[in-house]
Amino acid sequence: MTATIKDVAKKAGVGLGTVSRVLNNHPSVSEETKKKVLDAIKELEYNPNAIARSLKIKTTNSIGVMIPDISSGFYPEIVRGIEDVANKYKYNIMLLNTDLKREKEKQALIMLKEKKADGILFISNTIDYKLKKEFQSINIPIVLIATKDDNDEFYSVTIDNENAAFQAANYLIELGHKNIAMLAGKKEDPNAGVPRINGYKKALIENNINVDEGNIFYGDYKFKSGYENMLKILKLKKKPTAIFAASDTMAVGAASCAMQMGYRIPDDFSIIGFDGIELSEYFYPPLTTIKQPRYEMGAKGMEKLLKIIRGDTVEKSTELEFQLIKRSSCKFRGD
Amino acid sequence: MTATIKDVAKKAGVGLGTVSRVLNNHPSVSEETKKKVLDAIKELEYNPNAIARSLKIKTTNSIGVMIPDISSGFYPEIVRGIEDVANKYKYNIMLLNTDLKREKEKQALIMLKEKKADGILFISNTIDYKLKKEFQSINIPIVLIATKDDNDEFYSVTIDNENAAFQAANYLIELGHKNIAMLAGKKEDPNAGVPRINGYKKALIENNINVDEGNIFYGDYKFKSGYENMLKILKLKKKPTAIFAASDTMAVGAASCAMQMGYRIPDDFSIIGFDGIELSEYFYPPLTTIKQPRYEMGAKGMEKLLKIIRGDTVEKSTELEFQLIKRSSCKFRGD
DNA sequence: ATAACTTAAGGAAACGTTTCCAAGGAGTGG
DNA sequence: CCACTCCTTGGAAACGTTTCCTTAAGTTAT
Repeated sequence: MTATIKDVAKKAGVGLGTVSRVLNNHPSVSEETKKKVLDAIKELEYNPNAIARSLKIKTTNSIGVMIPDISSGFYPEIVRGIEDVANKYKYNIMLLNTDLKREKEKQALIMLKEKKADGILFISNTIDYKLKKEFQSINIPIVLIATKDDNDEFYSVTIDNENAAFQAANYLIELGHKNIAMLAGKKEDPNAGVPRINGYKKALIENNINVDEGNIFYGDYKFKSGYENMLKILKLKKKPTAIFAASDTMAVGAASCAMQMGYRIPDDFSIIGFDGIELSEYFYPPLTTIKQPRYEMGAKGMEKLLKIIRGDTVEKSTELEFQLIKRSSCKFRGD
Repeated sequence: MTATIKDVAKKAGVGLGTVSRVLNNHPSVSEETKKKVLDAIKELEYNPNAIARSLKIKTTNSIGVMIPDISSGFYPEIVRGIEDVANKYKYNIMLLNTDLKREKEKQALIMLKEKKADGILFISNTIDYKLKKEFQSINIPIVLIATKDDNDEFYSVTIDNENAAFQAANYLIELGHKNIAMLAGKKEDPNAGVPRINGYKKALIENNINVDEGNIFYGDYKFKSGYENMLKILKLKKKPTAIFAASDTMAVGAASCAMQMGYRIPDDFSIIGFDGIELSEYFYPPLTTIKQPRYEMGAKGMEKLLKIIRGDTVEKSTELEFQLIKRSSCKFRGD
């Protein structure tokens, strides 16, 4: 049987209120009794019971982290950022994979509610109406990471996706490219899909380049869709000289396809990705990309959540800086 | 104020024992009262308090997952496997990054003890004497994943590293290679280090190839160490024709280095990796590798832990099947 | 020396469950 | 119709803390 506060009190010959006080560093306990208690604790190998504590003080020091899929390249580093600051403040994280399924999201929410999580970090690329309702009905602080809701009703940490895409496309243009294809995300994705397409278009327009809808290929951010869309691109009569992909994984899929077909990167196609995951760095040729500050997104999101829990006032939505990382998958194209 | 069981009891006009019974699907409660209670629950939007429940029944349905670094390519899929089966059985996982630091491991253990985790999954590549002691003193079931202790005192889920390395080197030999370098892990790593080196040596010896210690390059499994060791290999007077790396990341580092220096893969060097992470698949040329069943390791580990918690008897150590995945980074070498 | 404070300490109550025990009522067999 | 059993139900106790209210003892001022 593991020792409780009561055992400690008995052993130390004090009341149990006193033990609790030394445990929590309350003042108004004499050095003498404090020592007695501490000795008893050591002797009994007493270990506090956080469950009992939580029941009483209605706070668990646990944070729920809802994520589409931890095994998908983009997310682990966000989680690392979260856990580091959580750990720093003595919080724990409970990880829940949602696979972007409503049912799993719902289950996760119920679980977090029952287990009395002090807060929730929701990482995703979409958040629909029903989910929004559920978030609002639940009585736990929530911060969105890498996504936001349409009306800015929730706290969020994101980057400016449109601007980032703009910079990416613009960079290609600066390098002299005029025929630039886009490997886009999903049209229905208001977060990583639409804004990146808009940024791309905007860059073209501002540089007086015609936007050709036939140059935009929609995919699901994954390798295969990059690979397969590249196949289509290679069949185009007017092949682009550069490609902007809405994810590194698609970019790499496209590059692999091209190389396999005998083309060279960057000589035949300049390719720029998006996200800045490890793969972009380790791929050969190393991929030029827009790096999202994933670690910071996690860390910042967690810090924000902690502040909300404490009752501090914080800005509703914060936008972090992205970064254009120039590597060798892109090349100047003289005409 | 959120409703409690007491409120439900009052509203339904029954005793609180009864409410508890319908909540837990105990038999011996009439359909009639059951309905009354259910109605009251709905009306009050009652939500059970898992904390209070845990305090009473001394079980939390939470599992601690200790991992070196979730942002490091090898681990996320293990965690996914874990979470999937945890979720299936209504368990939650608490994720703790240890960075292989004793102090962080210790802190994590304390936390899990206080929060009364029902079990612990420890993922790592080493486990030293002190940690072992701590594991033993803590009173929580533990399963090791991707590692084991020297005396098999703990439950574990692993692969046969030596045999896997043997197969890898052997495959290279089958392809006609005779001068095979190894990008090894750490000599002090009894798990992913030593056995893989032994397997490599064994394959050479069985095929009457001289083991040249100068052909073994020690690293830390990371890209950079693969890259830098490749630099050394390229300076060798008798360059190997094939390379076996103890991790995919090192393999890719080496391949990148070689390609950057103007060599071709697999024409100039056949390269085989180890782990079977996504990177090996997405790299170009796709990397031949030994695939560790990471998802299954996590899933199996969690299942095992659950059985132990339930009191079932399970085998101490289970070895999962690895897989040699042949891709285009290796090539037959006629003499 | 007494009154008025201050400080340290003890312990009951409460947090929201589950479980066990006792008891009422209904059904069954003789 | 009585004794017995079985089923359903109510409620107290317990899980291990924290917190608040008391009280005892010590200190200071008058």
